[in-house]
Amino acid sequence: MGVTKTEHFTDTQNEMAILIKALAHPARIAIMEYLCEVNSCICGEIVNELPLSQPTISQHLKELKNAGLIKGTVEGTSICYCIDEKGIAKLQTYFNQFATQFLDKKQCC
Amino acid sequence: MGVTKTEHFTDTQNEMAILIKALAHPARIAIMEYLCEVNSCICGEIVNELPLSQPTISQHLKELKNAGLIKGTVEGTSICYCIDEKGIAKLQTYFNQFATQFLDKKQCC
DNA sequence: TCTTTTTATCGTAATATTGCAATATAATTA
DNA sequence: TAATTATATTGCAATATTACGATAAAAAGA
Repeated sequence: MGVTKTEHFTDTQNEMAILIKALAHPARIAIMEYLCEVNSCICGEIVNELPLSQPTISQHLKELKNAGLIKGTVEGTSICYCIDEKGIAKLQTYFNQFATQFLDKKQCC
Repeated sequence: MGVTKTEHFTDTQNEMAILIKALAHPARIAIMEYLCEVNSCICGEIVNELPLSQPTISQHLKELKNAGLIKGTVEGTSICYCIDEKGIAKLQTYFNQFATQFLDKKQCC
């Protein structure tokens, strides 16, 4: 066992799970908040900013990129990472819809 | 290693990571959506609804409850689970604030 | 009390995640 | 071309997650 049974859930549920899982780590939350905070697109400065090694940061960046939460543009020897609007929009929309639907129906508890 | 270095991040970042991680699985997303969909608070019906065993569902419910995303009320031999408004509100607020802050600052990519 | 029903917990196997040292790669500069 | 700089990848150890059979616990009814 130990493997998620994705085949039993809807495409949307699996897609949201992948997107949400990409943010389910404080380092990746910190990276996203840092990218949001700095106006310009800082690249390897994330390694200086966070208390994790360069390979670890690189791995977290890869996961965020795969999930569609950030974008990376090559600029010489360095890479310019920034937030991908679409990923954030998906999360925002999902939770807003969820909250709206929840508040519409009076729950019993 | 294999252990998250929580001590290096802010309390808010760690708290959001715990909350987000609780939703980072399609089964738990499906449980939340089911609880949101059914108007009344269904309990062990979740086991019939989802294609996972009773112990597995029970474990997922425990994680959602620990994270503050659902509440459970004992009703005789069964338990009535329903969505905890506060958890959902935290997620909604976080992503709305993030999106707002992001859109305010024109990013470079 | 003895069943029955419902949910939780234990134990365990399979797999995934986290983190980093070492190393590779790729673009720039001397 | 060689050295430098920036980032990615590999390999691995430690830990966490997922899933479920077996079993326990707790309340209700016979």
